[in-house]
Amino acid sequence: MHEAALELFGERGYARVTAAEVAERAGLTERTFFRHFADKREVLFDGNELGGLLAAAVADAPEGVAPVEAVVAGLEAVAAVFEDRREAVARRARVVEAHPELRERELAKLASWSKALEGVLVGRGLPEPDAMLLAEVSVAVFRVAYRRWLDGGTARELAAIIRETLAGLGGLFAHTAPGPRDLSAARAGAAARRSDR
Amino acid sequence: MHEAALELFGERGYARVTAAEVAERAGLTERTFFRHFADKREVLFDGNELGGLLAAAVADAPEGVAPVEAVVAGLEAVAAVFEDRREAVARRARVVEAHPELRERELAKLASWSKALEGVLVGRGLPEPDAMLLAEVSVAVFRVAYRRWLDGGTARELAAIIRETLAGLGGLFAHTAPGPRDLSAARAGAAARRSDR
DNA sequence: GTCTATAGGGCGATAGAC
DNA sequence: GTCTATCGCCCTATAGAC
Repeated sequence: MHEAALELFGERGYARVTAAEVAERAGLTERTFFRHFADKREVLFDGNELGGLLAAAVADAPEGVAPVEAVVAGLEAVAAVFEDRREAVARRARVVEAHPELRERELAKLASWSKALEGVLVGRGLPEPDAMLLAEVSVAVFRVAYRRWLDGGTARELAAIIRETLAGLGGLFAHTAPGPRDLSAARAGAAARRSDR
Repeated sequence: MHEAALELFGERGYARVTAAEVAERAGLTERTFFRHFADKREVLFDGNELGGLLAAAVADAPEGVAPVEAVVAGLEAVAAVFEDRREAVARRARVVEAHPELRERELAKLASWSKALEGVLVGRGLPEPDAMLLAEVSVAVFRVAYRRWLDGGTARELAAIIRETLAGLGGLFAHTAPGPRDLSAARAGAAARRSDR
């Protein structure tokens, strides 16, 4: 039904398509639709294979490997699934982005990647306060890389963009590692604004 | 209606409370409920003041300040709103976390923070590929800090936790900045797993 | 497969604030 | 007069229960 839903949502818009119509185009009944999918949105987000793939690939990374690098291996495993289906992925992405309800669900899926990733990282021995941080940030990096990959007219490799994005992160946050700086001026500005409402 | 919704969702669970009941407890009708809120979930996420506050505070940071530090000032402005209402915030957070529909909406709100932040960063002169990255990662950092703040039994300052989390980020990703490493072993593992399904 | 409650939109009426 | 908040009634589709 995935394909039927994509077509109909693309043509008429998510809200103007009923679950029954999607089912019908796929030669099924409305009842069957809701048997397969918990709700209408799920047609385009069937299950969470990618989250599972991500977690599995990270778990599979060799023992010695640093957490970040295990994560990169995981993201690359996910990237590999997208790589050869660029047009189909882009088409689906366009439909999702055009509809808030679907964007919302997409975010929820990404969040579940994070959760799964976090669990695996803890399993690999990364202490918990850091595991969540690495997991959340890694998924954020993936999100950005994914967007760059879709936007880039040329067919650059998603895996390469992921690594590049990650490297850019190091650059952006390089200065902050040492410790807190003098931000009193910035804070004063924010405080001023805060007080006048 | 915010308060009425919080109570009812907390007592009976989101799904077992109708919009009409929430409205009624607030002395209004169902129709009015839907005039105020686009959908039932929105009762707990009224508008997007915090996203606006974040964007405004970042925009207000002095010109010379580095992007990351402007963002920190912004996150601290948001933190200040939470700081003195810890119990109320925690109560709302518990209700949201208990219900997937509400968690989903929360993620959508956070995503809109990202979008707003990205725009402001571009306005501050940060080139676009980096702006989205910084915005997404900053919000991820906030999410993690927020969680730590809520989990921490002691009433540690959210602002401090944010800066600490950010510093931890520098540590986690320190090694990756130089460039891609040899991940062939990890990739081989992932590829093997990929091929057997 | 059938039945039903609820979400949520359309349209229009009313009433107070300015 | 306009603008805005409230409410009434009718409708369809979602999604759960049976």
